[in-house]
Amino acid sequence: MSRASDIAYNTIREMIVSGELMPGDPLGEEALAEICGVSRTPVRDAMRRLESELLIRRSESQRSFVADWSLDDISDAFELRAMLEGLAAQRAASRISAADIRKLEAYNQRIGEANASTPADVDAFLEENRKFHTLILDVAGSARLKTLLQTLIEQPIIWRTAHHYSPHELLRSYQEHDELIAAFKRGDPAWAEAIMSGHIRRAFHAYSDAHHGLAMLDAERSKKRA
Amino acid sequence: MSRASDIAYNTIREMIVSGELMPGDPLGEEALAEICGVSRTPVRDAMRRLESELLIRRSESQRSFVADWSLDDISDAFELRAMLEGLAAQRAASRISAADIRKLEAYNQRIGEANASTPADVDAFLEENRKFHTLILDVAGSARLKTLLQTLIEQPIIWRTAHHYSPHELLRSYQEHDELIAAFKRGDPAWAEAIMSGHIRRAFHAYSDAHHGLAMLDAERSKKRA
DNA sequence: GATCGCCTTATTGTATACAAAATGGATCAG
DNA sequence: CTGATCCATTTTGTATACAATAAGGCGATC
Repeated sequence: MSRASDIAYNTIREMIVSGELMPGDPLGEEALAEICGVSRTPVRDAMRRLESELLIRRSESQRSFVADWSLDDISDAFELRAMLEGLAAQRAASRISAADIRKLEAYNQRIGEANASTPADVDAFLEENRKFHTLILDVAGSARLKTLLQTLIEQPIIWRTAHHYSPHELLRSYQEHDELIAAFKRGDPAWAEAIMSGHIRRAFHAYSDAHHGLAMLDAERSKKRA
Repeated sequence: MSRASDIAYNTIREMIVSGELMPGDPLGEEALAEICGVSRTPVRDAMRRLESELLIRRSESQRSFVADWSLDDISDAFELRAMLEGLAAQRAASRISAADIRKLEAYNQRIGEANASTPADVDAFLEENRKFHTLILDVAGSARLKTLLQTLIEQPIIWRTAHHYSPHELLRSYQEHDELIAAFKRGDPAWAEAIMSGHIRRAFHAYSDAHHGLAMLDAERSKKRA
């Protein structure tokens, strides 16, 4: 993470994910270069990466903007993620080792601990949750699947979802992880696929419930911009 | 396609897809810049794109090589494509207009004509086939799904598959397109999904049958290198 | 003779200067 | 007042020079 292009990537990405930059905001190379303290060359590199991850969109005339996600877009992203993570779980179920199952149990234990603190430690939840899903993706053993999924799971709106979870939803997520581990222990691909797919779809419904649709989403945007 | 980075992208991509460059071959920026007649800057741009499309892989020390696809990788790519194009067909079935159905019929008619000539006009088949699948993907109306799929369907090994089709397989492909159109006319998402998924899976089996596994694949590589 | 470490060389990363293209505004005609 | 065209300015694209880093070979030492 010491190369200039990595600095630029992380800096710009963080500005988008945190909400410091809002959807539709223009992104000039020169300005970003100054912010990041590097030249335009690594900034361009970083922007290409962010563009391929759909965090940035480019106009026909090659100008860049923070990507704007409609509720339909978000719904699509979750649908695809449910399908692909379901496939990952299905593949993992027949390949996973006892050692990796123990790792998953350790991650989920820490998720349970994060949930138990008051208020719930959402950052710890997210970090362990990320490890949990990443390990399953690795065990699935398909570089292509991993590449496709990583462009989906790193999206800012999806990422922020957990911040809107209720205590009950956090608990439910923890329990579903446990059930997934059970499916892995049995080596049951269909079960694992069903749990994982449902797990992701539930996350989407938690998200859309919390926001009561697009109107609420726009309200949140206005508030942050102010 | 007149920008230097597009020239570089197309030139390098063509060298990989055509087999002029073989899996594992090292790709130096300087050398490629000279071949393409541009400077290293647009070449680096192009290589980043090709890397995100998995045509190029990078070593831990940032050196680039032509990606090496094992039979497992190819199988994975087809599995994902079957799933995602199935989803596209499913979504398209409940959204497609009568005008677009007529377009699909026109494309498939030209596919039939390409098959009818002796020998079969594989390039025309591929072109109309591409239009057919692209239109369905557009009608599916998910930018994310389109982005994900395009990194899969443009892969060189998948693309060359049709060159190994037997006359019977070409006919079968044409008939499956017809059945897909029938599913669209009925507005039956499940039917469309099943046909499309099977259509892609059949393509994979045609491919693996033609190559009798990895040994045949290696033989072809040696022949081309000579 | 083998292995370790250094040094040379090749390759990639970054910065900067310049060229091309596009945007936005000002001016002028209708 | 509206609209269009042209120009100034901003923004992106490309080339090149230089810096940092990794690879490979050479020699020294055990």
